[in-house]
Amino acid sequence: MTNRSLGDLLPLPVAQLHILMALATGDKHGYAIMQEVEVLTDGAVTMGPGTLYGTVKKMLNAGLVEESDERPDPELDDERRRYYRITGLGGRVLDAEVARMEQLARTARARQAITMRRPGV
Amino acid sequence: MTNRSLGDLLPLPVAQLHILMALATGDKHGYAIMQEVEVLTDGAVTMGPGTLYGTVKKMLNAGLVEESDERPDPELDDERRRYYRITGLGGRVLDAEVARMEQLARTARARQAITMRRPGV
DNA sequence: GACATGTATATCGCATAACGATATATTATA
DNA sequence: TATAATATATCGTTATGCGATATACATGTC
Repeated sequence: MTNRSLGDLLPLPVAQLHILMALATGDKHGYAIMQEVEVLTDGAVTMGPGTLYGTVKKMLNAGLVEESDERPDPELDDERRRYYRITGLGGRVLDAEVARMEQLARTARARQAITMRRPGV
Repeated sequence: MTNRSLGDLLPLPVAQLHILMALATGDKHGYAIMQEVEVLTDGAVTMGPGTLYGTVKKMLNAGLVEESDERPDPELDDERRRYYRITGLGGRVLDAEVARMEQLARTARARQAITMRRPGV
């Protein structure tokens, strides 16, 4: 469990990024994560159970998320649910991944401008 | 070859995005693409030959890049090289992928702000 | 009450993606 | 004349993504 540099985990697989983003607004159970991913990608990404539960398992193992004991009022709760929470490491990885995407987007924008100036394209 | 919506190809695998970006500044041969990817990711990503040639083959097949006949002056050239060029479709996909990353980054920034306001994190 | 839809978790297996290792051969440099 | 760099390519393995499937309870509606 040596604390290697965050960059080693980047670029982060998209599914993991989406899950971290879904948990950034608060703890959620699996099914809620799936719904949230659809919302935050504006309907462009529909995450199925195969991707969700498999990816969450990997992320638990990597220490990016952890299971939470805290549950809502029993009246609003559903016993079947398992709640997940983003860890400190998960937050730092999310930060770094967003920064990476922004930097790459800036670089791409500059390169696309050059491409558009070339004739015949 | 029906012109389906670009969104179907998104999110684009990172390796493909890096290759499109490397070609956005002009035609390049395989080895030059590998070097360019290292530069444009600020040394963070080192693309090996396994990833490069395998991914380029897929992208040729998908019509994102094409092989170019144009070669530099024979004195500067190396006969072994195979040059690649970004296609019109490749350019549109690059555009769409960059826009997707920017949008996701904006959403993530908003969510991270909320996360940081929560106590105990 | 019966039936459909929605909620919720989980695994299986396939397809795609990523990548290290390896191979081969040429070109440039020390 | 070594040896490092250039250049392309395949192989095999692991990682990732995802549809299909299974199970079960909750909710709504006819």
